[in-house]
Amino acid sequence: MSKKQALTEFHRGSILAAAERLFAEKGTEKTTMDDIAREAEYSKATLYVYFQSKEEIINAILLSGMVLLKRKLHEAIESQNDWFQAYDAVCQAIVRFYDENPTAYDAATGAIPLAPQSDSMQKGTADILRVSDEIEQELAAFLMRGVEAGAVRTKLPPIETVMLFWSALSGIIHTAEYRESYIQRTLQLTREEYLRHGTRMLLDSLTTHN
Amino acid sequence: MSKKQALTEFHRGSILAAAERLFAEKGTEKTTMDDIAREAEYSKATLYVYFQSKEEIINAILLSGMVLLKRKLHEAIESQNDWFQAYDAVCQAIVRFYDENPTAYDAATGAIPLAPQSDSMQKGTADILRVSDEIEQELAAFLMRGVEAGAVRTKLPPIETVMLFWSALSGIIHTAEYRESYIQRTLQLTREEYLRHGTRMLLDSLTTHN
Amino acid sequence: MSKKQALTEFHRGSILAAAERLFAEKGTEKTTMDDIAREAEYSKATLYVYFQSKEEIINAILLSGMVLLKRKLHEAIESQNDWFQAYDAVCQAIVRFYDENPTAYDAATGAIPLAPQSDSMQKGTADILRVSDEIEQELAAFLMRGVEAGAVRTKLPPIETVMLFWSALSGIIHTAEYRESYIQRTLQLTREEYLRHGTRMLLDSLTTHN
Amino acid sequence: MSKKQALTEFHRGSILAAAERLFAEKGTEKTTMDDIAREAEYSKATLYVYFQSKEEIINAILLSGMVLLKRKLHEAIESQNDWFQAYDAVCQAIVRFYDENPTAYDAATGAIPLAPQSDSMQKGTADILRVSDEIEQELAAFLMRGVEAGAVRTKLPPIETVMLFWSALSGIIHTAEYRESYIQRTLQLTREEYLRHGTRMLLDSLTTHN
DNA sequence: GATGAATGAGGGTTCATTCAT
DNA sequence: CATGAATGAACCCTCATTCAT
Repeated sequence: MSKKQALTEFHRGSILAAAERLFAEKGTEKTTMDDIAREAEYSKATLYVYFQSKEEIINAILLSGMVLLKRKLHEAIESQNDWFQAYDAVCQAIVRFYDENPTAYDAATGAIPLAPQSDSMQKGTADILRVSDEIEQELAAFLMRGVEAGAVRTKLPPIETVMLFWSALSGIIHTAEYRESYIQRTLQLTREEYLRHGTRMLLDSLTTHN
Repeated sequence: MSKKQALTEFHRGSILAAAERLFAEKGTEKTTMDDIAREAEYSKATLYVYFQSKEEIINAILLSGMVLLKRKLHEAIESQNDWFQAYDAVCQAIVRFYDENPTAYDAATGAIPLAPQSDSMQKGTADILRVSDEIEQELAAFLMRGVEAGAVRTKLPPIETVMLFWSALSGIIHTAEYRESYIQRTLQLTREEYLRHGTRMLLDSLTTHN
Repeated sequence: MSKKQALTEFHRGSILAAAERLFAEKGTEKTTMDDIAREAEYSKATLYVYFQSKEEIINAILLSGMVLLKRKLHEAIESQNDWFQAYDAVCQAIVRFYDENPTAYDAATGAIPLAPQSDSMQKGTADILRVSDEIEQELAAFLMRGVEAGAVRTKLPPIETVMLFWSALSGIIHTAEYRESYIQRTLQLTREEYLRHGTRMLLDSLTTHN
Repeated sequence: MSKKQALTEFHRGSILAAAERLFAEKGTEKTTMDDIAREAEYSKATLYVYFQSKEEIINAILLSGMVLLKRKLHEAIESQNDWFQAYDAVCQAIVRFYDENPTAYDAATGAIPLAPQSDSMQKGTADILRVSDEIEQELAAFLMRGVEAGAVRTKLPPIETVMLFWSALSGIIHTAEYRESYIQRTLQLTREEYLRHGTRMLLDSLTTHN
């Protein structure tokens, strides 16, 4: 990669990092291009040197986030031989990922609709959906490994189980985030403990003996 | 309640009904005060006679939605003697409720942060959280009934189990909504079938024999 | 017309008058909504209360201008029994009209392309073209009257002759406007004299005996 | 001219050629400096090495266009001994020129105001007006030749006749351009036929026997 | 109380121009 | 000299909110 390309990549990265912070804080909708420019310490016009539109910024964040998530999940899955330990690693990876990329995570789990497509941009969403798909495939394979190892049983097609698990966990993570103080007060639990219980509960749904 | 108060209540109701329809269709963000005024057949300024701000309208809808949800759940719980049948009724009530009040449902499950609080508004949120709490209490009681009947066992405090279940279901419902066509294509399932599988899966997590 | 409608009409008129002044001075392209708001002494947002877009303002000016022009031409044609005197009246009406509605005149003669159509706006242009057409018909009828009276002969279909005459005059008027000082200096002629000579010359092209 | 100057001239020419193509296609207003840079295959900043502003580019094009037009007209005039044939050649040259240099042509005929003068730029306009003047002189001389040959008679000073003719033709050409499809539909004429009729009509105004 | 009217404060996007290298 | 990079200033448009009647 030439020096020029590297620099461009650097600036794109700075902008995306700034946008990511703001999106995590206020959501994509309430974050303005002005906000991003200020946070990234560029002029607003400069953003348009590196991205064609706000939509492209959003999609870029979603995509890079998804790619990162995919890698993290792959690592988590490969990190442990024991299926149950791997399961814990996967859940931990997901939670950590959410902390750092909530916007991307929401897109990954379908908790938010993808940015409204302006025709010329459909490629952006297509890439996102493709990676999203790959993640599901990877998780489905992991699930099958659990089945083969006798660790879990599932009554549904693996992909469906994965999607259900995935979206259920997404809901739990959301609540843990938005209602953290409420959980603390009512249940006397930290967010981490609450999430651990959640992942346990979901694990039970996979290992049921009924 | 005086005649005057009754009239005021009537107008507030009309406005809220209109707003609710629009929020369900386009979300709170993309619904403008103009839209609401038009739908409710009032002048836009009149909206401000009955509500201090758009935020108050949103909160009022969330609140009334929660109250409605609470009643629906109560009815569902009471409708069946058999716990498992009641469980199905509860799940069905929730799904139906989401179809008609997605905004309120999201607030109820903590899937979205409550409207940004402008200080003077915290009362609005407080009411919402109170009803949210009452719903959880009701569900917790229902869960306990299941435990007593030997239908389910749970390793966690009932309230926590309810919250986890609740938020997990919320995530599943979201995905079913936003990815409906994807689910159709990939899994060959209708949204209803997918949701039924989801509620079954979550039920398994409550009845586990591990 | 109700009082309300009358007031609305008044405001629309004020805005259009302001826009017309600015369009005449700087053209439609270089006139901004801010300019119009300032000139009309409304806030910019208010413009959007009375018109949906800049395009609608432009089209409204073009349309009302065309309607006015049509009436003026009709009056001029009817004002004189003698065809040649009527011809002079027509030319004078056109010149005067241009002084007050240059933008509309340009649109009428096809000297400028109509505003780029944003689909939903095509009705606006359609109306303009229709009136433009009616004007041509009226002028064609007037031309035929001249032919019948033996005043003019024309080798081409009346409509074509009208269009050619019309656009030729348009060109002459333009030059008289933009090069007024040059004409004054070089030819020692006032704009009016120059235009009179122009209309004479064009008349010759209609009465040729070749 | 030094080698350096020659090189500068070469670059200016490349830029102007690119700008000319784009102006003809989209007009000066809708052509951006970015467009020109891309078309000329220079960096945008380089444009500012050879021209002080967009305005200077426009004026330079107008000027070179006028110079070219002058030469074309000269050639057309000299190409034929018969005055009427020369007249046709002149008209054809004008129409062709318009096709390739509409912007320059509009400036030449005074159909558009010259670029808004930013004081320091008045020299640019002065040159344009000078060539414009020379063209008029040449056409006036051609007209006189026609008078001497008995081909035409004119009641007005030659220069004035030329200006009138010139601007009338300009109007006709414009309409033929902007209303091409309308002419096709209504008159069943191609743009070329319509223009031929127009030049005939204008010729009649010069040869009148009244 | 009901509302027509008005608007301040942005929102995303574009573009001619500048300047350090 | 040539340019990559950056941006100030606009541009058209939207919307929650206010206020006189």
